[in-house]
Amino acid sequence: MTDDIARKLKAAAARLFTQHGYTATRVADIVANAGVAQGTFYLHFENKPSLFVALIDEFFAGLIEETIARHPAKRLQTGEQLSAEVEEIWMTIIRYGRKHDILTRLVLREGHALPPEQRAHINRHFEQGADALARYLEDAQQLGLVKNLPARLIAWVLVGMIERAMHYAVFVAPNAPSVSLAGHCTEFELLGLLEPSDARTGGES
Amino acid sequence: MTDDIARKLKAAAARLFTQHGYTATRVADIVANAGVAQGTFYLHFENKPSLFVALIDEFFAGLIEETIARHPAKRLQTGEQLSAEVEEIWMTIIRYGRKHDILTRLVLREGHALPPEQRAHINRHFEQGADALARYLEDAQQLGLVKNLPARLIAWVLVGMIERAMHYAVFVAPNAPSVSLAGHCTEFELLGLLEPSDARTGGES
Amino acid sequence: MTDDIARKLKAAAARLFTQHGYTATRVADIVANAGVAQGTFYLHFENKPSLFVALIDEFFAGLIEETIARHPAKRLQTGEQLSAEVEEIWMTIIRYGRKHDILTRLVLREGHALPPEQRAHINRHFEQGADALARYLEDAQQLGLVKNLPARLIAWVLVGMIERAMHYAVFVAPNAPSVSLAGHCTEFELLGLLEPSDARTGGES
Amino acid sequence: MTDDIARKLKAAAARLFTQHGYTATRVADIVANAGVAQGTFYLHFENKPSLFVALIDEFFAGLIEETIARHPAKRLQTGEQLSAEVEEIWMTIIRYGRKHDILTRLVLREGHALPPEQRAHINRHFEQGADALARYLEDAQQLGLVKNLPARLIAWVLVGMIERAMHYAVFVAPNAPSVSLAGHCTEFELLGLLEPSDARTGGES
DNA sequence: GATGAATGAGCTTTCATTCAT
DNA sequence: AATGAATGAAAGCTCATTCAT
Repeated sequence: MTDDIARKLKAAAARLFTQHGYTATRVADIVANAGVAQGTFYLHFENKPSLFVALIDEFFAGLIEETIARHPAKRLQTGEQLSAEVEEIWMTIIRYGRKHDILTRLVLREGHALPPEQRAHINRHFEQGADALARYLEDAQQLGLVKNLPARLIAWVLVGMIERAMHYAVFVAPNAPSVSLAGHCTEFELLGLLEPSDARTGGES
Repeated sequence: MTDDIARKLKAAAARLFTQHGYTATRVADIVANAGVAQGTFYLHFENKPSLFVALIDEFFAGLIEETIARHPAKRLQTGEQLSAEVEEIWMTIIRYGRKHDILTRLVLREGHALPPEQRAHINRHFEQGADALARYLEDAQQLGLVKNLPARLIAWVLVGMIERAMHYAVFVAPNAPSVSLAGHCTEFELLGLLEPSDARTGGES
Repeated sequence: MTDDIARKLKAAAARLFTQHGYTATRVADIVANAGVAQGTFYLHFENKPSLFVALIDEFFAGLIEETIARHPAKRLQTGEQLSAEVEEIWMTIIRYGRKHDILTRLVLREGHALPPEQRAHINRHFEQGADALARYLEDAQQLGLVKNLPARLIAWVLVGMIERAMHYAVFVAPNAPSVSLAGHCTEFELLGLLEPSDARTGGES
Repeated sequence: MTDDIARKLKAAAARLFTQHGYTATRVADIVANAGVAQGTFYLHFENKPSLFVALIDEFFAGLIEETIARHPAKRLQTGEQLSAEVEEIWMTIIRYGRKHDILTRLVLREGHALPPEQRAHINRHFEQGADALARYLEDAQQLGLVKNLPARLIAWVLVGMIERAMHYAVFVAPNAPSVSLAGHCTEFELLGLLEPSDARTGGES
């Protein structure tokens, strides 16, 4: 029962934050949408920002669990294995975003509309994501699978790619097949944009 | 005189928004920092969000002008020319971000802390940026310089790369040489991450 | 069992009211301190103010019983008897205050922090005290033991003396011997402050 | 104009605090009574308790100024002079209370219905009053005019007398002539209650 | 009798905006 | 144009009280 109320509050909040923005959403709106009394809110969450933080944490926990946590690079031996894994990760990300579209919109769009304290909390998630990506890259670099570009820079750039790729997959082209989106992202990430010309040995056929 | 006040207000606002966030910054703080009276604010800006929008517009106008506006792909003939141009664009972006670091932080971090109406305005800037990039890509594709990946997807992904690359260049590693950052971004963008090996038959089928 | 809970609630409330003030003490604090559930409170007291009133009533009942109720002036015949009795009353008051220091603090300091209705209830206690004192004085006046000052005025002034003497004895100088405090108060009350000099006809030598 | 508003707010607050109690009086009531907007309140006072404190301070400042500050005991030589001065002080106190009846009621009845922080502030006023009285007594004792009773105890008891004498003069018997009230209080304070009889050997040894 | 989750009215304070000077 | 005192709507949070179990 109790957990049920917390869930209803979170669902209502996610919807409203996404629709009208974090600031414009009043606690009164959330509880009205969840069908409970104003005071009940404070039985389940310390205050408004902490509910937001709970939502964000949920999103990142799920995303991390389904992606990077499952793919330690160590075992990879060939570029093909890497390619396959990267594509699988892209797939997972896109599907996760589409499955949790409201939370996704929340993280991508509302993440910054918070009091500084809570914002710092969210930034930590992004930093952890960047860290994980950097470690993944360094592993792959040591295996000779990936170029020696500075790992942290690339990690942050990848974070940006992921943010906007999710944005595209979820909101701009919600009907494009995940497989093809993941394929394109993978190709871009691993091989770049340049058309392989005669100057480049063979490239992809 | 009038312009001077508007400038002072904008400078103060940019500083304060960046430091404490858009919501936490009161008009009273802005005018105090600018050294004018409360009422004077409304002689120069319609209201608080519109000052924010003015700052954002300024940032994008400058960025667009210094980058894409100057680089119509049409004239390019070879991949090498494209590479040179892309690198130059990366350089410009990084330098622009570093030169206008406060506005950059503002756009990257505060862009969403606005009432829906003004937020839509900002999103339009991003969409315009994505459009411009998409057109640029399509031009390059028609010239056979760039692979036939879906231009809008790639454009959005590039937007994400740029956002986070600026973030990295301005805040994470503000002292890294622009040249090398631009070089790395260019290499990643055009050639991808995969180490070109003899085994390289394709990152993606 | 029931009485036990009521007692625990009263003890906890007295402690908390004294420490943090009536308004700042929440029913939640009281029940937590008493080790019972929130709802249990309302099985024993009608509401928060009525618990306060119960505490106050207890204090006054005890005080009245131990002092004035035992000392009808009628039987007195001489000034010496009166002096002895007055001193005994002062002793009793001081000891009572020191024995029930928490309740004393409560009455002296928190008595007014109540909704008007309950406050009136408390004022009635003070008025009854003043009435009892006035009657006592009038009796003593009729016996020719006490000057013909207006009894009600003096009664109120004595109430004030008692309040602050308790305050002094309990909080300002909790270790001063009751006997000497009672003696000083008695001397002041009966003989006043003025040093009996030759200028006074017949004073005490 | 500004001062005028502060004055109106203070007057309204004193009236309402006195009538309905500090806690029960909302800022909304105060501003409504003063005829200004809600926000205006916070232009003139930091918050609700600080307005209360301002009222209290005003009361004590005026009272101190008109009484003790004007009567250094040093110059007194005889008991008669002391009697005259004490009576004059009682007169002043009674008149002050009657002139500022609302503030008087406020101090006597609402002084404790405050958050602990502000309450401490008020207690300091009482302590200062007791200190001043104690010094006055000690001076008079050194001149041999007053008995050697412990000065601090007597000072506190006098504080109590004053509180209740004001209470009596202002609320219980507002029409009794000040002169006679002051006379009675003086006689009580200086000579005590005991009828000076031939039997008078002393209330206390 | 006892519980404690749920209630919802209530209140202080903030702050963008206005307008008489 | 510039001022800044005044405005008043808005919202987060508290807490005494209730009631189904």
